[in-house]
Amino acid sequence: MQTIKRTKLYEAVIQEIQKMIASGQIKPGSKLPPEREMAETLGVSRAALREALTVLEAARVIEIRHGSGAYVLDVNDELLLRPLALVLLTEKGTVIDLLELRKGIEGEAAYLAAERATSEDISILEKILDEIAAGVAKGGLTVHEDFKFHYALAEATGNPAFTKVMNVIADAFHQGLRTSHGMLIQLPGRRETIVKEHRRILECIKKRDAEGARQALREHLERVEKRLEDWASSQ
Amino acid sequence: MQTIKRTKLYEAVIQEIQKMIASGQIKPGSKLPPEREMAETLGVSRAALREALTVLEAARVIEIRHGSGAYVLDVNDELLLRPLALVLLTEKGTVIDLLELRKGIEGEAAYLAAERATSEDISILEKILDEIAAGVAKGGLTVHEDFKFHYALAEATGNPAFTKVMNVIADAFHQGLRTSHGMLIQLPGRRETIVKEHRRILECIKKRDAEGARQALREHLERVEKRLEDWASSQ
DNA sequence: ATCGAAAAAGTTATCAGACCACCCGACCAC
DNA sequence: GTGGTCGGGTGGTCTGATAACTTTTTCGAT
Repeated sequence: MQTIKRTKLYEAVIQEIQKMIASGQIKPGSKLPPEREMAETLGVSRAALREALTVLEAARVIEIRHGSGAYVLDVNDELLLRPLALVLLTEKGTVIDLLELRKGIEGEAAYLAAERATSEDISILEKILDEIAAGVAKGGLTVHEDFKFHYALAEATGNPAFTKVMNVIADAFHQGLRTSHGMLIQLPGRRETIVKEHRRILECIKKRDAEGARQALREHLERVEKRLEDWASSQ
Repeated sequence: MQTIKRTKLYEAVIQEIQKMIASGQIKPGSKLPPEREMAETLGVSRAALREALTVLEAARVIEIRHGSGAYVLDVNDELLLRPLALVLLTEKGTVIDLLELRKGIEGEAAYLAAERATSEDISILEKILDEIAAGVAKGGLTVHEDFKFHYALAEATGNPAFTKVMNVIADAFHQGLRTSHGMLIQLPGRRETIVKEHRRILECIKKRDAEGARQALREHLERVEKRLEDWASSQ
């Protein structure tokens, strides 16, 4: 015999609103009916309705604009995954731990990308590499461009699980850099060397040298690790 | 020029409550002050206070018991990690995709475990292997025991990032098995072979043969993959 | 003295109504 | 074309009340 769980009214209201959204009755971007109207339609007080709306807003399902109404947001996976980066960072682990994990995953991703990348994947990677080189010529390599390269690599595996998990870990890694290294934009390292490392990864992928791609990527991350340690000991 | 974001009152109230919890003033398991008292202390109406509490309850930070009060819950990482497992499962990927990802991560984990496992780690792994062998002698290998072995392996890396991410992926994997293969308890495969595979992994770890541990684990997962494919084509 | 039932006190849950703050569109003046 | 004002609609917050639930205290029976 289980205890009977009472349903809180706001939870029931949330369910009704979620139904409206899931059924397509209210599409992303469009406005829910006014609060007073919805409260009457659902047969609840406006206070109960507002509690439900507030929860949905905090969960980024809707956005409530004062004087205008409640709008359904376009939900994407990134919002769902954000807490995970937090978990990885609050533990006693460090960005070095995350780098170690990245070596395992991204080494495997580079291997699979070398086996499976389409010509479109490769031209995307080439374009990003050009952006990296241009950024370096102008003064630095940004976290954003580095992220794009690694993301495109994950996509080239053709395995969505890699994309998702690598995204989360890279996000945690970059947040960790900001927190523990006070770095907002720049990755440490000799600029020309960084371009060369990324280019070597891409060359292995183009040549379909899977094992070489794995090694190139692992060595790249090992050098990032060394640079972080050097940077840390210089502070 | 940025748009100016107005702060909603419930958000400010949430922050105050989070401060009370984070400062240790209110510990997990204990009760927040009564609503009317808190509303007065914070200088807001009870309705605004309730909106904030409702959000915190929906986020599992607190539990509100009717007639009793609001209690601070003991937050654990599992709740935060759940979305990733969900995302991995709702995507077009399959359990084969997850196995591929596991090969990269767990191969690396086996490598690091072989380098770093303490004698305690090793005796835990041995104990779990004994349980696996006993289970096999009695009639089958359960998902639960398999999970324990892989979890202990992640722990032996000494890197918390591995533990967390491997947990999530294994969770998603096993859920995926249940959904797509209708298997609740048993892993497919010849029973004695499975024990041997796990034992080979452990022997490599004990001998500190890191590369051997990596290979043993990858081969184990490759055989799981083959068994799943064989099983699928027999349905 | 102990136990169980009832009453009292404390707390949350929901409602209703009021007033304030903001948004948006229409219209007018320059 | 731009800025200002107005009116209507909508959200934001408050106050006060009643209902529902939990916990503590009191009281009567044994």
